[in-house]
Amino acid sequence: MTLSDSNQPVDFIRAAVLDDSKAGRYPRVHTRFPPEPNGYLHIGHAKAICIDFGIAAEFGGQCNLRFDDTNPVKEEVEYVESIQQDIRWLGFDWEDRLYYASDYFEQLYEYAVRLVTKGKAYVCDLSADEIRRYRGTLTEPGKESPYRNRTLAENLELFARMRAGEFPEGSRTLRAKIDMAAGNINLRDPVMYRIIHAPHHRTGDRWCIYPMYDFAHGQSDSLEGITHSLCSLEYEDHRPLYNWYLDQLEIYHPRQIEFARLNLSYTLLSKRKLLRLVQEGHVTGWDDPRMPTLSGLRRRGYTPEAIRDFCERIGVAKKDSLVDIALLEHCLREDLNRRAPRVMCVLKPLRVVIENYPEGQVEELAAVNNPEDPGAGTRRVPFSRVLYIEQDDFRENPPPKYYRLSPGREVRLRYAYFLQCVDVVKDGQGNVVELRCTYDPTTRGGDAPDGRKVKATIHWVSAAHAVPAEVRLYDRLFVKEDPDEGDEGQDFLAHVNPNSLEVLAGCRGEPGLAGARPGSIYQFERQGYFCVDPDSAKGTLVCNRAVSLKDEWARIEKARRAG
RNA sequence: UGGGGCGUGGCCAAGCGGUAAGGCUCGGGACUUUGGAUCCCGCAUCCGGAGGUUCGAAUCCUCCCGCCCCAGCCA
Repeated sequence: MTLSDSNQPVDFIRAAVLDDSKAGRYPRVHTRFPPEPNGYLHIGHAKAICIDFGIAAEFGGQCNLRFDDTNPVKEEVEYVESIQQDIRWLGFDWEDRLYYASDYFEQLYEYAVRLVTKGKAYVCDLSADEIRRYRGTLTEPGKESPYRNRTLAENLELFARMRAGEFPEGSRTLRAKIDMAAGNINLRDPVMYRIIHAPHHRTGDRWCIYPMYDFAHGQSDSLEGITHSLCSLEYEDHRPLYNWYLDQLEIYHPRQIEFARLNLSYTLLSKRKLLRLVQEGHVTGWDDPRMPTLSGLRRRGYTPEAIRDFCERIGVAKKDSLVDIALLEHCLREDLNRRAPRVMCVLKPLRVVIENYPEGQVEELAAVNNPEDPGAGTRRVPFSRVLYIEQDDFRENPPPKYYRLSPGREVRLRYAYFLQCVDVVKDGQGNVVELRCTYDPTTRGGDAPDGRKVKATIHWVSAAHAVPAEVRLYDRLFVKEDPDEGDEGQDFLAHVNPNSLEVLAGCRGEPGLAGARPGSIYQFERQGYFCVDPDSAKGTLVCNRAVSLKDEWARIEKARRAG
């Protein structure tokens, strides 16, 4: 087992599981990932998935996928499907252990009857509003429901009639009889079942009473033989109730352990808020590449490997934290650096005419596919008299430390020749529209026989051979590190970054990019990693920038601007 | 003023009585046909604060301060 003989520090959950194993409290390790199918999975869920599936695997155990589908009005099959797809994409496998809390409705009902029979549960006729008022406040105890002491026979009969559909929605509940004065509000006679006359995506109209999370979760864990029920901090207050049900029922008792959920800077990880971004049109959908959803990240160009690595690096603890999104970006760069094939693509083209290059001549120059991976081989890229280079790679009046192209200066065209700018062509407004240049034929491939050096190497594309493309540049979704942090009552939408998307229409890529399949990821040399978007099916190639390359020059300029 | 948690460098996070791991960020340098990658070097005399115990404390005790969660017939 990797954990016991390693000296690597382990987080408190692994330590607890290890301890339970050594002490023989649980004969094996069996966890579960229990999403409610009411939305798309995001990177915060990825953390939980990595913990649930990861720990099980490390201990040679198993992890179930169980949908917590106890609230039919919020849940949909669309979500159960997307959730499964995202978990598989992330790289985890629940094999044949796909379960639903709704699979246990009959058993749960039987458990409820058992509690009623023990005098530990009762049917309550209070309205939702009345229950709230009877519950008391954080500092004052609640008071007991007038229905708390119904007879066993009456409770049994009423509960059966609730199930039979004899009562209107919301008219009655089944409640646990615990302690209306408990400091922990979850223990003040919590609702176990409520009446909802709504069809369930799996059980149809077979039920009109549905168990609450607290009455379903622990028992589901128990039925599946879960050993460690890992969840987030907000359930800490529920653990006494989790334990209470299991103890009262006298059934197998798993151990619940809570950890802090993930918060990421400059974005949000709340299904409710993400839904608002979608519904109010701030993004194009759940899979908008700016979204922190797994489907959004996938479309953006994030890899499962990078996300898993990220989840490992952030650790597991109980401290509320706000993880720097730069770490996520770092993980992606690190993964893609060694895997993504390199290609040249000019985002903002500037036309270059090489005056001493023969008209009509085309050469095929060898380019390395991935310097980090010798096995990736080389490819041939066409070179000709008219090229496009990046507008940013030319400055008529170069500032200090700028060592790209400028009048009279020489640079290297990657994998091609040294190029010197001899003249600048402008339009009526004074904008540079074309560069007249010369090349040195003896520098083919990029090295000068006379040993002279150039300070910069820039990418280029042959105008006649280039493939047109649209490139979408993304920036952080919010301008505030913590969008939830309120300034005088404004909500998170006030902090949406209006410039989170920049569309570049006239890009030009090297010919090899033609026909690239959606989902494939390239490094556009000197710029970043780009993922072919499904929108490419509409005709022109569309690429999403997943993350930029680190950019020393941009840093210098930024520092300069800041003074 | 109730209950439950948490406080280690800019952001995460080890550490569990013996004198502050690691990663990210940031700064500096080397190298470079991506100002990429890689490689060096630097970055907490101090662990929310104050007392106390001890030869010795981030680690034990006491008090204080701060932050988060809970009053859904949501999960």
